[in-house]
Amino acid sequence: MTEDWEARLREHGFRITPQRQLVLEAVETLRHGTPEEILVEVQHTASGVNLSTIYRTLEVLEDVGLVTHAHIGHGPPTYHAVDEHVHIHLVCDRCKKVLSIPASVANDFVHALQSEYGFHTDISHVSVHGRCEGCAALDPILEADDEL
Amino acid sequence: MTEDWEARLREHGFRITPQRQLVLEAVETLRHGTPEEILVEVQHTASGVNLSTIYRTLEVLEDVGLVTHAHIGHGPPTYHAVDEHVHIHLVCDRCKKVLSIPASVANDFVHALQSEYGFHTDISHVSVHGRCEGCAALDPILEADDEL
DNA sequence: GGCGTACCTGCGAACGTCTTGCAGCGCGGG
DNA sequence: CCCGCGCTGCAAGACGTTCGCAGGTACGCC
Repeated sequence: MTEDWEARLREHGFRITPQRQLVLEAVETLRHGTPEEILVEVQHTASGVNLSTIYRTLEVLEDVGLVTHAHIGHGPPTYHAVDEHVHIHLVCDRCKKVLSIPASVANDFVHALQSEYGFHTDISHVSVHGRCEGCAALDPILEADDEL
Repeated sequence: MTEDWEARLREHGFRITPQRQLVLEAVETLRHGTPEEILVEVQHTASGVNLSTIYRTLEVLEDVGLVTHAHIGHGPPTYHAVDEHVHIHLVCDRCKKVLSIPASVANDFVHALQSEYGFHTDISHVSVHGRCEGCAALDPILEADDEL
């Protein structure tokens, strides 16, 4: 089960390449990584790797279920390895801090969406915007949200 | 109450301009509008208006609390008038359909975030990703391999 | 009602992120 | 070991958004 990722790729008809291994390792090392950050991490080992390869590789890895991505505000998406704890990002629109919380908090919400609307929620893809504890106290909940 | 928007702008030290009126009207007409769509709508009346003006105007209108925006997936944000019903977007990652549902479904979730994490959620900013009823049946969800 | 100025707008260029076309390299089935 | 197709690097380009600047205009003040 150590080289599970190789099997996973092969099952879906993809080849095993150094780039794919490096990108997967980079995602596991950086536990939240944007494509740009993943590129930098990969280039520590192999400096010739190109950004477009990162994008194409992440797409493949996501396709076979080895990584997922989530959108945190306006910036680029962040990628996670799937064996990470499933979590939700709470994004403070004022101080920009991101808090990761267990997805279980949303269980009832997810079930409600399923039973009332037939909607199957990928809860980890959600990022929830608002004000963190400190910022809510400083600056009452105006809907003023800046960009991340 | 009819010209409330003028007062709203003035209170915050902004001027009343035709562009600002037109953008606000466009947002109210299109109930979900991207900057590009708003531009097209505005240009039906005033063809000379520029995209950068749309962006700057939306920023102003958001600042004074006349419009809000939400992020629906990878594309550009969509803007709403604030007197719209507060709603949540359910985005199907497969067929790309967007379903708007009342925000009240998330009440318990929002309260849980507040009591457990002190987080004040701007629920309308959230878009929830997953599979709609039809797509979930056709193509069982991919992200949920298993948990850790 | 006219004046002046700070605010606002149009325009074009630039920016950051991501995608695509293409030529050549290398993984892996025979 | 060899050949074919998948994969990669590169560069150009698409897309959404921002910025600098010069000229236009709302509106406070006579």
